Amino acid sequence: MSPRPKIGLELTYILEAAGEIADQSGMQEVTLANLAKKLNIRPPSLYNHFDGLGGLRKKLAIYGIEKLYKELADAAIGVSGTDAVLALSKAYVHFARQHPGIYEATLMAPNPEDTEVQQAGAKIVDLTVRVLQAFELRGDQALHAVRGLRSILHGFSSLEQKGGFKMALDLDESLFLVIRAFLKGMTA
Amino acid sequence: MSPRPKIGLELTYILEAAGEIADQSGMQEVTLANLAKKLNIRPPSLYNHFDGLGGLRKKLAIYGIEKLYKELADAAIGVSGTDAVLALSKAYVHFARQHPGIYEATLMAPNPEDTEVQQAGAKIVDLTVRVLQAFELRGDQALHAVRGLRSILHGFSSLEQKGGFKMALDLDESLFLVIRAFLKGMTA
DNA sequence: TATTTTAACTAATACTATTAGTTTTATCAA
DNA sequence: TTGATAAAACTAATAGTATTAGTTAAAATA
Repeated sequence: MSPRPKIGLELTYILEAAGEIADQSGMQEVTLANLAKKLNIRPPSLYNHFDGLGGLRKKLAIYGIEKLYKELADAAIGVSGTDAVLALSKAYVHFARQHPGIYEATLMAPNPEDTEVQQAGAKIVDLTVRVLQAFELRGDQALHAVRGLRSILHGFSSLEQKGGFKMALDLDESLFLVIRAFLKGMTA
Repeated sequence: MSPRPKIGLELTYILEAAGEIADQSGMQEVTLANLAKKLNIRPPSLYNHFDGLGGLRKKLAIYGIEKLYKELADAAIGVSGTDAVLALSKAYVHFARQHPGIYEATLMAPNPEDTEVQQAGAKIVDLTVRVLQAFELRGDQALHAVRGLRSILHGFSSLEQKGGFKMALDLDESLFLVIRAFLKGMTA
């Protein structure tokens, strides 16, 4: 049914290699030429594994979203209420710091409306919903709150990554204070 | 001292053309080839106006940041307190909606640490500081608050642009509710 | 009027993704 | 064991990209 490959490149292995390039040099260096070089194959061979550069970006986005989800879900184990939100937030920004390129890839899918990409992202939204459920927000309040939390986390990570925070002021302290204020304001 | 150009391409005119391409087709379509075609010149001629694609991206980032600043500053005229923050927020997300490509360009400078880019961004930070001053936050609280507000605005705009908000729930309502909650939580 | 400077140009190079067609090799079925 | 199949590599070629070098035309200045 399925013959064994000559070299045997697993898709996951390829995506890990692409992720390393992204983290080390940024997404603009994730080219088919650079990826092929890292894998010791020729660029056209990559078309056997995904549909060109666009296909790679899509698969890498999903790979990154799922990797982020795992860390978020793990951070949310055994905690609840404000502690859970803070743990989730900490895990989020830490992921963006440790994997700047993969985090970048997360946002670089050719079509963010793509079903597979949406499904991967939906898991993170669901996780956020669950973590916020302890606050017993009424009606649409819960949905607005999810949008707010996601905005803070993504905005904070993105600005931090782009060097937007110049003040000599502890970053995690800012994040925690902002998250606490947001939760207090939403529930009060 | 300065002879008149043959065609007379002003840098601002070039950046406006680049901005139109960005808004209509996205930043990935802002290539020297496409820009030259729109201006009816040959790609190498563009090197007389900026230092290659990287130089264009930098100048377009500054152009976009200044354009955004003008709209924010205008929105903050004649209002104070919560109203001022809401007006600023509304102007911010509206800019990102009306000029998705230019907003994207704002974040795509080759080196965000570049002095000129930083200076342009500093004006927006200063504006945010001033708008938040009415809340009389103590010490570092004010600085943390600026980071929080910027994170919400950028995160919200970025997620909205990437199609991250799928629920049938009014977007501006979300934004205003989140901003109000944040302000309440920071000042309470 | 002569000089200088700006900003266009052409031609060439190196890199990119991509397609077409080929070859190697492992697996499966007879 | 052998023959067919299918995966996944390959080479060669093409089109599009940024970029550099060197040239030319025209406008402004002295």
